[in-house]
Amino acid sequence: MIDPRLLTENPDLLRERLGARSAGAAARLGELEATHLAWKQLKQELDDARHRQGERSQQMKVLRGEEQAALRQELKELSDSLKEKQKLLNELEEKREQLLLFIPNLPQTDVPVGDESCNRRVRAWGTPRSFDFPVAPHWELGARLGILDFERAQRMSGSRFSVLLGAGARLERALVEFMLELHRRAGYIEVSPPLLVKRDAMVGTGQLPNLEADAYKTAGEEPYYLIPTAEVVLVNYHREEILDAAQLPIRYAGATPCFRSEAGSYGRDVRGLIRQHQFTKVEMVQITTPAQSEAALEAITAQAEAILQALELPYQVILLATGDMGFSSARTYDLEVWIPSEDKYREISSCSNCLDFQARRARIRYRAGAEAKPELVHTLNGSGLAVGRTLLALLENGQQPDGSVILPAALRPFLGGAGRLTPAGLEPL
RNA sequence: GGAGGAGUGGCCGAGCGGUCGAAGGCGGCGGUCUUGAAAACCGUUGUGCGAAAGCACCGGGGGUUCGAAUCCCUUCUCCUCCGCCA
Repeated sequence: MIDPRLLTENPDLLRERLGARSAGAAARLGELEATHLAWKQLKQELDDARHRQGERSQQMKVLRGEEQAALRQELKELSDSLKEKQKLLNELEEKREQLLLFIPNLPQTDVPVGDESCNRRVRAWGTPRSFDFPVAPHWELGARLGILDFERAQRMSGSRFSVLLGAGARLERALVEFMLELHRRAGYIEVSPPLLVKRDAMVGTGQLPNLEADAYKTAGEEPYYLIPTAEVVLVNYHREEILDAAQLPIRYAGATPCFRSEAGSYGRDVRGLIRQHQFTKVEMVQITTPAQSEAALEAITAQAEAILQALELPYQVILLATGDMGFSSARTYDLEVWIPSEDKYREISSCSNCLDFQARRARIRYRAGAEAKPELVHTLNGSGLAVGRTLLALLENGQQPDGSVILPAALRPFLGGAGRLTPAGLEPL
């Protein structure tokens, strides 16, 4: 949530920054401003009236007989009008809250303005390998190796599902372990969280109410939501808490399945592992003081890059333009890995600084010192990495003319020393 | 799923329907004393909105009342017992 004080203190800045992101968000501002103003006015009125009520009702316990009856009558009327006003105020507050929840975060000022064509490449690492034989897409490699089964997955679960089998399942497990281990050594605390959360948690990190259509939820009166990313749980873990500045930055890493309905992406990336309803992702989250967050974003990004480098996968770092950023983010770097079969880079990690946007929604604060007032923390998240896409990238980038796949040295300790994937399974090099 | 019990400030814990934002204790902070520390003593110490006056907040929501932490309804969470279960 944006700081509602901006509505009265700096509406021009608000309008300009929201406009940089999308026309729609800026358009909703008018109604929000009007509601906020009406709320403020009524709040003042109600406060004053209540003050009077408090003073007058002190008299009730000293007055007797006629006098008391008269005062009771007077106070009864005051009380009734207060209830009216309170009801109205609640409605205004509710409306303001609803409007605020749909306002996305303000992009930082040095983020390029525009749609995705304005994304800026910050740096690149590694050189895409040149193949002297026709490259196969990962689904063909996977089928030949007997580690990837889309057909049966679709029969039991439908499109956008897959089964990893044998060495494929083991490779996924090794990747998770390899990534978590790297993060653990960098000071991230490993977390194994719930995968089902209450609605409030989804609102807290900004997935809702905006992206309702993309979320899976359980049936029943109070449904659970299936997390679309571990970010939801790693951030909401501290919801409604006041943290100690000495604890910060807090670093968490967790590997979880992620569930996305992918509404609105019909026909895109229908083949292969790129876009699935369920996929495994290792996620990093940092909770920091405002002063720490800028450096923390660079650190999270570097941490995700370290994985790609260790896996010897060529990638580029993209600073997303205002129109391409997620709802809660003020600044996002995407990491894109080289995909030989598509002859281009594809997103494999997204690292965002949400500043105090999520902290305000989830009410996560910290205290700078024993005497200091609580202040909102900053939250950051980054994939490190999307495991399915990593597996896909390893298969394609490591493929050999005979259909086998050479795996990077860094991963071998997690595979019992094996470095080559063949139809027979994992083998030493 | 069934039967009971409990939810009050950072923590523990009191609280008759009327200056209760809430006694007391612990913890924190400041001070006195001390070479220093401990102990003791004194003071101070919640959050939100507001420029301020002030208002709101005793798990959440609703009600009764001139007035609710205190009464009623409802809901959530936790604990105990039974049942079921990986």
